[in-house]
Amino acid sequence: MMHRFIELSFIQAAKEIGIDIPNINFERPKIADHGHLSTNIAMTLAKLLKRKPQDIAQDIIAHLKVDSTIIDNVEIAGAGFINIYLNPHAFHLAMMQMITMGSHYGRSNIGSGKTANVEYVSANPTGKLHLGHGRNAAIGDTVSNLLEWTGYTVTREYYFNNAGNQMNMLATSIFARYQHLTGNTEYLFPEDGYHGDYIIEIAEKAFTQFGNTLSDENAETLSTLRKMGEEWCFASIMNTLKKMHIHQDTFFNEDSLYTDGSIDSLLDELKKKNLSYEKEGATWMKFSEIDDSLTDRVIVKSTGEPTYRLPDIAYHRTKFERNYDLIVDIFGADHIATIPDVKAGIRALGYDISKLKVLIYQFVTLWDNGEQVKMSKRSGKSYTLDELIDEVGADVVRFFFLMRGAQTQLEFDLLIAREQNDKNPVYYLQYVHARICSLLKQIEEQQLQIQDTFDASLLIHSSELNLISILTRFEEVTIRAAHNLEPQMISEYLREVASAFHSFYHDCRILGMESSLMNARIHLAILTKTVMSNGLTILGISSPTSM
RNA sequence: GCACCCGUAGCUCAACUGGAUAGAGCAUUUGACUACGGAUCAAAAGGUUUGGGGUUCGAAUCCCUACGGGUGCACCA
Repeated sequence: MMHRFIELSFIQAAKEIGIDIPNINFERPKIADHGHLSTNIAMTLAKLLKRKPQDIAQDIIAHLKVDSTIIDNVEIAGAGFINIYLNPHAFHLAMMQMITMGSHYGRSNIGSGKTANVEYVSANPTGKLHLGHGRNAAIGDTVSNLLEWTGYTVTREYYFNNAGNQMNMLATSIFARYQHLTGNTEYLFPEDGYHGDYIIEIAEKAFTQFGNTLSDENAETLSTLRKMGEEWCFASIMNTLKKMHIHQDTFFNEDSLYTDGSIDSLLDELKKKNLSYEKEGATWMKFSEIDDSLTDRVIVKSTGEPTYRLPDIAYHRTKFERNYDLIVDIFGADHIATIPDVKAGIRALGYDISKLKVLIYQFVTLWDNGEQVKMSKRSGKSYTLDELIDEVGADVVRFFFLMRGAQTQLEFDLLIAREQNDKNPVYYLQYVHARICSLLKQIEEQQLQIQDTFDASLLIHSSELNLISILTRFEEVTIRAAHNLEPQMISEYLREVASAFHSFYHDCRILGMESSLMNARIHLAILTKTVMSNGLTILGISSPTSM
């Protein structure tokens, strides 16, 4: 925030020595000796200008008009870094700026006027959600939040398929369990059927409703059971998502691509563009022609049924046709192979694939007591997301899924997740909020007055200045996290805020201090509460007033 | 076999997307308030960023290579 002003004076200085640059990137040095802000602009210009970085830096500084009320000192260090040392007054100004934004602090408008579509979860209604879906949901919801915080209008979308083989398999699995319930224990369970206990639950429901009447495995019976299974699974999925505080705006049914003619028209178009051909009774798509690292694939089987690639491309096409400025897919690592094909297909149809960002997350492994909990879908013994939420709570589940980068495999340690103490990183963050709320409550009880105006210049303790400095970063962290689609940047940042606050709170007494100092510190605490609460909101985690 | 992801402290992970002396938490060791919630704070110790080359002012980050882990490679979705 405050360095926008400083940036302008640097650009002006550069202009005076004949260099035109649109913007300058400032970094926050990790080491205090390197100042509060630092730029490597002289080094990046060195090659272009064929001059030594130090000389360029020298020139820029010579033309820089320093505002001495904000900047204490500017110096050259190392290979040509320009380091800026800010005056405490700069922090006080920044604090006032943050406070004027109120509860909106952290929001920005870089995406305002733009629209985004974020697709996540997208599980088919054939079973309960498992941990992978949980990671998907947490990431998707948080990415959506981040985009909203940077000004985007976001559509949260769920894509599902309630047709095809998998649903038939669901129906036959239920039928088999149903047969067992009617006493036909000999009935063979389908080889690739769904083994989870929930199938038995659905079968029991069918048994209660229909008794023994569904003895024949005919089309009508299977259709009834399929519908029943779908409804049950969808209800289960929605219920679990609700527990995780996740909602979605649109549910896009794959089937609609067939009924509205999207699939047919796509096939026609591919044919017209000479991107498909017939071979061995099937229709193939010339992926290899679009991108020579790809190979041709079947898009319509010889039986006449499309493979998943065709609807995938048709579906993504609708997203481009719906004219979003940004399209985000949250996919598990098992979908990694399909992405290049979809992208190639979309590009061949003439769309701008730079709008499409695919966020791949790696798998989740669950650990308990130092042992890995195996999660096998086949055996049906998987630890469901629902059970996990019931066991450790939605806040902990979400935070654990969000505290690591998506591209690394996530180890979910139940032992730590179950702990309701200092070992659990979620509580460290939430405790900040609860502590401040507790403070405010005491102020109210003691009938102390909080003045609206206060003298920020009283905040000169190093832990006060450090806390303010970290709080000033919130907006840019949010922007960067949104831009890179990396929710864990928020978790990391909030940990820093929490750490800085606890240090401040330890070092700087509030209640009982001289009233103008107390008042200033209360305002700093309130500002911290705002940032903490906003950050937790982005992550979809509650901000408790007491714990 | 081919493609993609990953390899950082004993463990789980960061590192501002190529920046300066690679940082946190847990575990270990040692300290700290007769007041705001000790679910806290301060400090010590812990590293050849898997090995080896290369690119440049500068590499955990980019390229090549070897090794190790994961995922995917159907006329399944």
